[in-house]
Amino acid sequence: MKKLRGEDLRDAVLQTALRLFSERGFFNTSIHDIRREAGVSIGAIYHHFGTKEKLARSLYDDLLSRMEGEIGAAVAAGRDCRSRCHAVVRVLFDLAVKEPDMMDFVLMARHREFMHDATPICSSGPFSRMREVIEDGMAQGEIREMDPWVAASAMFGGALRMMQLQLDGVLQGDLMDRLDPVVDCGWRAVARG
Amino acid sequence: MKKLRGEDLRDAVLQTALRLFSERGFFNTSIHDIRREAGVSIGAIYHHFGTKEKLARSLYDDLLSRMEGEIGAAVAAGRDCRSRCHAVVRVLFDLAVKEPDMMDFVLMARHREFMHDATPICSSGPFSRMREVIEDGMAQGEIREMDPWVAASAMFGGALRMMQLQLDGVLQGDLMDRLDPVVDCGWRAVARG
DNA sequence: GTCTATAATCCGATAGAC
DNA sequence: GTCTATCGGATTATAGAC
Repeated sequence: MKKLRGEDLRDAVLQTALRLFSERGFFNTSIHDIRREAGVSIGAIYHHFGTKEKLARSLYDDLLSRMEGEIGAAVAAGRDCRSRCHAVVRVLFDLAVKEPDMMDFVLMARHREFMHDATPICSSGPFSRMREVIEDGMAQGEIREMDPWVAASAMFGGALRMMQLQLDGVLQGDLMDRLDPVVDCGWRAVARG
Repeated sequence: MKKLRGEDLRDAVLQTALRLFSERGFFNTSIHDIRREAGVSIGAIYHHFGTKEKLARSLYDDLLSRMEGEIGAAVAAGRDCRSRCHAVVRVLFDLAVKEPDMMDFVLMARHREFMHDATPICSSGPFSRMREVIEDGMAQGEIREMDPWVAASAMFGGALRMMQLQLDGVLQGDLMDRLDPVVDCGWRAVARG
C-alpha cells in the first residue's frame, strides 16, 4: 500500500478509528490499534489530532454534521409534516443499513464517557431538526397539541428502537421493509383525529 | 463507619460500583475508585467477585432479574393489553425516577464493551416480557396485525426515549406527568381501528 | 475473609531524528 | 509531516501476612 500523507492520512485514520470504535468501543481501542490498522505512525496521529479524545471529537463532529445535512435535505424536500417525518426516517434507516458504524458511533455511543464536554445526543443538530418538524406539524394542526418532547419521542422513538435492533444484529430480514409500517405507527401516535 | 464483612461488604461494593459505573462509566471507574468509595480493600473485592468484569456481570444480573420481576408483576396485574402496557411503562418510569443509576446501567450502557459474552439488552428478560404483551394483544385482536418487532418498538419506543431524556437530564419537569400521554401515543400507534 | 504491598502489563503521550 | 523509540503513570490482578 502506498504511503499516506496529509489529508489522505488523516482520512484513513478517521475511517479506521470509526470502524474500531464501533466494533470494540472507544476504550477497547488503543492508539496503537489504530496506528497498526491504518498503516500509519503514532507520531502522525498525534500530529493531526493531538489526543485520543480529540480524535474521537473530530470524528464525531464530522459525522454529526454530515448526518444533519442529510436530514436537513430530507426535511426541506417534504411538503407536509407526515412526508417530512417519512423522509427523515428513510434517511436514518438508509444510513443504518449502509453505514452502520457511523450510526452506531453517532447515535448509540456513550459520548460523555470519552468526550469531556460533549452535549447529549438528543441536543444535537439532527435531533433538533426532528423536533422542529414535529413542532411545525403541531402549529399547522397536523399533529395533536401536546408536549413536544412527548410528540417527538412518540413519532421517532419506534424508528430509533428499530435501528438499535438492526445495529445489534437482532432483527431478522430487511430494515427497509419496515420503513412504511414504522412511519405509519409513529404517525398514528401523534396525528390529529 | 463500621467495618463491613461478608454479605454486607458485598452489597456495599455492588452499590458503590453501580453508582460509579453510572456516573462515569465502566472504563472510567477503576477498582481502586470502588475500593476507596466503598471503604473496603482491593483484596476483599477480588475475593468476592474475581475480576472487574465479573463484578459488573454480578451487578447486571442482579439488577436485570429485579427489573424483570417488577415488570412481570405489572404484566400479571393487568386485565387487558392496554392496561398491561400502561403498567409496564409506569414501572419503567418509576424506576427511572427513583433509581436512575440502575436504569442507566441496565438499559443504556454498552454492555458488550465490558462484558465479554453479554447478550443484547433487547434479548433480555424485561424486553421479552414486553414483546409477549404485544404478541398477546395481537392474538386477542386488540393490536393490529403487524411485525411484532415493529409493534413492540412502536408501543414502547417513545417511552424508552423519554426515559433516556430523563436520564440525560434534558427533560424539564416531572417524567411521571408524561406517563399517560406517552402510553396514549404508544397505544394509538398500534391499536386496532 | 480481609488487609497491604507489589508485580506485571498496557496505554497515552512525548522526544527527537529525518 | 512522518517516523521510531521510549517515558511516566495508571490499572488489573496477585502474594502473602493477619
